[in-house]
Amino acid sequence: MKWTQFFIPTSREIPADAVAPSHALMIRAGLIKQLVAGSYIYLPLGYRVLRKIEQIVREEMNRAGAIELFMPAMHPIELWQETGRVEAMGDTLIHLPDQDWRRGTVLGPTHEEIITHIVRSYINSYKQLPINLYQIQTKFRDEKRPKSGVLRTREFLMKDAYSFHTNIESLDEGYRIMFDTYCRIFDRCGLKYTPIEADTGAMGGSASCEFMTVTDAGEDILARTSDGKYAANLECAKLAPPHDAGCDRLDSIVEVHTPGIGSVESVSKFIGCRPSDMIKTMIFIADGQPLAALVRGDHEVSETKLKKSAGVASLLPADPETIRKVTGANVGFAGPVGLKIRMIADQFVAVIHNAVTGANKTDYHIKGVNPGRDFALKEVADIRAPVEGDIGPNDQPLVFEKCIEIGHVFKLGTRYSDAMHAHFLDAEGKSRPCIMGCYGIGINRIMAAAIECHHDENGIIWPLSIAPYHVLITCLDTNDEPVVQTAAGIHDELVSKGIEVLLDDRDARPGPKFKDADLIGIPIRITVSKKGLAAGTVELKYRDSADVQKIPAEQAIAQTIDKIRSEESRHST
RNA sequence: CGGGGCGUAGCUCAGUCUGGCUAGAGUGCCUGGUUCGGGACCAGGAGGCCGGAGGUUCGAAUCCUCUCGCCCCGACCA
Repeated sequence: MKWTQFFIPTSREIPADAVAPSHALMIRAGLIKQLVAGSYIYLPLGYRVLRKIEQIVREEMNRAGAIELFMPAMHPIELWQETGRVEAMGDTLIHLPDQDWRRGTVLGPTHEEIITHIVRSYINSYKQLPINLYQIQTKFRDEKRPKSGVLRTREFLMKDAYSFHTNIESLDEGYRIMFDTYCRIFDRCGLKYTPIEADTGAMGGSASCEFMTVTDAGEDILARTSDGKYAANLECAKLAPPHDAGCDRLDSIVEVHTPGIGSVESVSKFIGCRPSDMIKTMIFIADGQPLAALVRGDHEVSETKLKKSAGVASLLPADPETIRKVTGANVGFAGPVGLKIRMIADQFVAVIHNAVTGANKTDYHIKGVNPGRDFALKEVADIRAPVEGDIGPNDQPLVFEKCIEIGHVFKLGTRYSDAMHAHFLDAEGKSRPCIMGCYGIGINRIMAAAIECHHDENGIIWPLSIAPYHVLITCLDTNDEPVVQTAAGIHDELVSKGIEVLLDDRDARPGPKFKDADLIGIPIRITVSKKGLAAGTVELKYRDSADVQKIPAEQAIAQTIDKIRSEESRHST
């Protein structure tokens, strides 16, 4: 492909609105253009990358025995009502609000309902299972705040796969295969990634693993131990149980007048204790019932962990009115002593001695509170949000890293097959719900994540596997016939070997051509110039290295082919 | 959805506080010339409903009201 006949609108200006490096580079390299907040145009060069990624995903999914199909983006809302997810998705679900048929139509943010509908229509025997169906489709989610370019958008490409099984063992096997497949996909895309334990969230299900790429542009935080043995999403990262330091003397309870002093900070200052000597009592509404969560004064409740420990689907902070009703005191004076509602204590609360807590009486706190003695420790769990330096489950300190989710595998169980009656007959003729797994990959995010991982101050450094072209021939003296001939010859020779080549035939000075070459990041560059040809050589340079080889054209061609073939063979087994 | 910021040439931005000449610069683009290995130089040129609507005023990019859009922080998020 000749540059002059293609469309690569590069820019030297750094876009004012782009904060993430990948965002700025994608715009400058002419890969994308924003249409509105959260929707991007993929320009020709960017679209080539997207298709490369899709193709890798396809090959690996097919290799794993998954079967591709294609589902609509517009869904009848009835299917979503069957699983109760119109409410669960809330504002994220985009409804078409207009007339007639559109009133009952939503834009698909994911496709569990549709795939389950398909399976219940056709699958009725255990002999047809297991099966794994996938598609690559545009998803629509009304993200409240799109950001960081293509990393978080309202409209995005996703590969979503759904597996159906007759039993747990089969699900485990399918899940494991998908896990391995995801590793292969991300490896092939040249991504650095970390699989981490994740919460199952609104998807429901028993096990879930997120694949994260570490980048400052990310919006998730992973917590891992420095030995690399444990990594989890911050919202559900587990903590080692604390050891009980013991206590010489258990005080008895004393009431303290704390007029208008409700926050942990102000109370600790007023009373003269450390925040860690306090027990914070947070009141929630969990599945409609009040629930008290106890954490140490210097800790925060992890709503994700609390939800899981409590075994509830919905969890909301209680309103002041409810708090008054439940505790008998204004907000800021709740405490566990004498509280009648369900209480879950964090494991760190269980080992506090002589604590300070709210008195359940406005403007009063009590000190000398001892868990177990002054209130029952019926439910003790790990419900607090970790902070950096906390000790993880393998007794190693946790470190945090910002990251972006590029893939997610779930064991769903029977949530959808139950709700939508996707049943099969087993060997005994008994009707049972399919056991499901689901597996997603963000195609656009892979593209952005790859740039986040691979760039320098001059531009993108594409991994060969997803580069828009393998080779860029920079033809410097476009008015010199031998130079033009040589460049064209190299181009044709490589193309005839199935290699994707971009030929920069623009009549421009060398500076801008080299700058553009670095910016768009084609992995292999061959420079043809009058000066070089006079010495019988062209230049071969890899984007990820500063070395330049001056060698005869034939040798450059041979070496280029070698390089590409050896890269390809790394993943061909 | 709360808080903050910004909308002026394709892009990056001055000008707005303190209203007043033909609305500017750099870059990009077009013409011609000199150049030609890491974003050259000279000369000429095209390009704007100053986001939109209403208002104040003799006069509005500039002041007021409303509105739309975009970015950032937070909340939210398979």
